[in-house]
Amino acid sequence: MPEGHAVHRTAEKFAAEFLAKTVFVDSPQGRFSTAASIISDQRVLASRAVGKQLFVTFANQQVLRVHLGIYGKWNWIKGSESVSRSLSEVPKGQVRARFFTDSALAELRGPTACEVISVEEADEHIRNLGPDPLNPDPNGDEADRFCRFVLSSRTPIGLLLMNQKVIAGVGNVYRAELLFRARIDPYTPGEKLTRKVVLALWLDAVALLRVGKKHGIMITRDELFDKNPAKSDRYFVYKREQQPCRICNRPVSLAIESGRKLYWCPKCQK
DNA sequence: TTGTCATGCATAC
DNA sequence: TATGCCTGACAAG
Repeated sequence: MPEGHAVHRTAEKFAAEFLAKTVFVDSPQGRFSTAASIISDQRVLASRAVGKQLFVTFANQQVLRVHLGIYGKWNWIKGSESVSRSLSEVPKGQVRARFFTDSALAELRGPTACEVISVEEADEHIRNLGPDPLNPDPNGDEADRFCRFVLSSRTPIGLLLMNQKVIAGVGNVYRAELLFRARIDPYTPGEKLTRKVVLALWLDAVALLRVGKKHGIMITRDELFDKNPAKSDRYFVYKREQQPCRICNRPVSLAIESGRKLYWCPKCQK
C-alpha cells in the first residue's frame, strides 16, 4: 500500500530490525545483484522515508533508494528458524532484493526503483521532493512551502496534490479524501484558494497520514480511525463512484485526470 | 481459473 | 498520451 504512510512504516521497521547491524543483501531475481554486492555485509547507519521513497544508509556511505511504485511490496520474515528456512528455499515469484540478518529477512518484489546511490545523489532526490506531512519541520517551514507552492499555481488543486514536488507522500486515495474533507472542488486552481484553506489542507494531510502510519491502513472517516473498518467503509469518495455521497446522498463522480481516477462529490465540493 | 485493475512514476513517442 | 514494471486483490464465470 504505497502511499507515504506505508513507506514511513517500512523505514521504521528497517530501523527496528537492522539499525547498527550488519545486513546481507542479495537479488534472487538477478536484476539487483551488482548493487546488492556493494551494500551487502555492511552495517546500517540510518533508515528514513521521504514521501513515498525509502532511503537506507550503509556504513560505506552508500544509500539504498527504494520506490515501490504501484506494484512493489515488502514481505517480512522474522525468527532465526523462519529466516534460515526461507533462505534455503527458492523464493516465490520475482524477488528483486533480500535484506537479512540471522533473525530478520525483508523481501522486496516489484519496485519501480531499487538502486544503490551515493549520499549526494540521495540528497538530490530528497531536494527534489516537496514537504512530507510525516516529516513536519518543527519551525513550520514545510507547511509554508506547501502553501506557497499551491497559492502561486494555476494548476487545479486535484493535480497539485498528486505532484510529489508539491507534497510528498500523498497519492490518489489521500488526494480524493483530503479534498472531500475540505469540501474543495478538485478543479479549483491553487491560486484561487486562500492561505487559510491551504494551510488547513496541509494540517489535515498531517493528521490523515499519521493515522495511516499508526494503523497501517488508510482511513479518512474520523469516527472509524481506531476501528479497523472494512475497505468499503474507510473512505468518503475514493472508489465510490455512483454510490451515494455519505453526506449529501448525491452520487459520487469519477473522472480520469492525467491518467488517474479522480473521485469527488460535485455537490459537497464547491 | 482467468481477466482486470490498481495506492506511481519514468520513459518514449 | 501510451507503455512498462510484473504483484496481488478482487470479480466474473
